Amino acid sequence: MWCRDYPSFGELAHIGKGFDFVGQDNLPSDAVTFSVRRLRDGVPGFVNFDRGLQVHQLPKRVWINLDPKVIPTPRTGTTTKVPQILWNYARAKRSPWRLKGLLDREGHAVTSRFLTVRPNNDIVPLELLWALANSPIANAFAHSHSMKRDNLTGMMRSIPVPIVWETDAAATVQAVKAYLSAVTPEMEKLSPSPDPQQLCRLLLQVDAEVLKLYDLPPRLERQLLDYFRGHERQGVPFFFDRYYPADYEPCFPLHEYLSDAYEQSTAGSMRDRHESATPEMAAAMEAAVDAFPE
DNA sequence: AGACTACCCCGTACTCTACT
DNA sequence: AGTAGAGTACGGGGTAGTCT
Repeated sequence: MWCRDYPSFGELAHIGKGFDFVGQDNLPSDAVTFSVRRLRDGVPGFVNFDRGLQVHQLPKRVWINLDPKVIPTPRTGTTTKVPQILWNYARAKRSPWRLKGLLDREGHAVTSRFLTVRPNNDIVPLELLWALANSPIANAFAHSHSMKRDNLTGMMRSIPVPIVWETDAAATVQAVKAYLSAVTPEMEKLSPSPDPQQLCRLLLQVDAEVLKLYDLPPRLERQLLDYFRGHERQGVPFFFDRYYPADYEPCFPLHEYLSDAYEQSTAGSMRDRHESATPEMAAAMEAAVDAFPE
């Protein structure tokens, strides 16, 4: 309800389904659909959304034959060299964490196991799309609007996106870059594996920046994040199953909860701050109460 | 403790129909 | 004619429960 006047994901980016190969019964006997080896006239692409794939990774790359005899229904899947986000078509889990958005800068051809998400213009950074595609809002929306096994195109297009993304996207993009560079060190084999806790914190920072753009009332944001309590996040190299500790009651926005100020304070000093609220904070709290009169 | 079984979850392949 | 969405089938893998 709060986001009903927000733009939809379909307005921000072009979303479509990948291609289908022709059925085996109609496949010419000498035809090759795809191969792990390089194909003459083939293009690089992805066939399956590999199980256990993490959101900073890409599926196994293969060579795909785009011949119309082999691919009768190209949809958006045969377009290559256009940067895109790839969503899983089949849900990742039955839990609220059901989406995985992959960042494909090269623009591979993909089958109908994927949904393609391509920016409508040059203004929208791919990192912002990635953050929105993996956000708690997108996951919660998809989960609450479809209990089906698949993430259907129409439903995904209707996911609300924030209005103010143009001006404030920089912080989100920065947070995404920080997470991606930490989780995929350049000299992967030589570097020590990244600290899971640090990675978790960096991804939470991405969530926090995205939620800042959505600008939900604190109580509503808390309600949203509590939706994921007890459900293991998918596609990340660390264990994460809740945003706030079970006994944590205050409704502070995630970015504030994560802030260094909070980090350094004890639960007690937080309580003190809460009681001796600044005029600004008091006004913010009143606004939140107004938004939820009940 | 180990073997076995049934069941469920999930991903993939393929097909069909309604709609534009 | 092409696309979106739904339906069916099937198999891999994990796991809880039971049996030996």
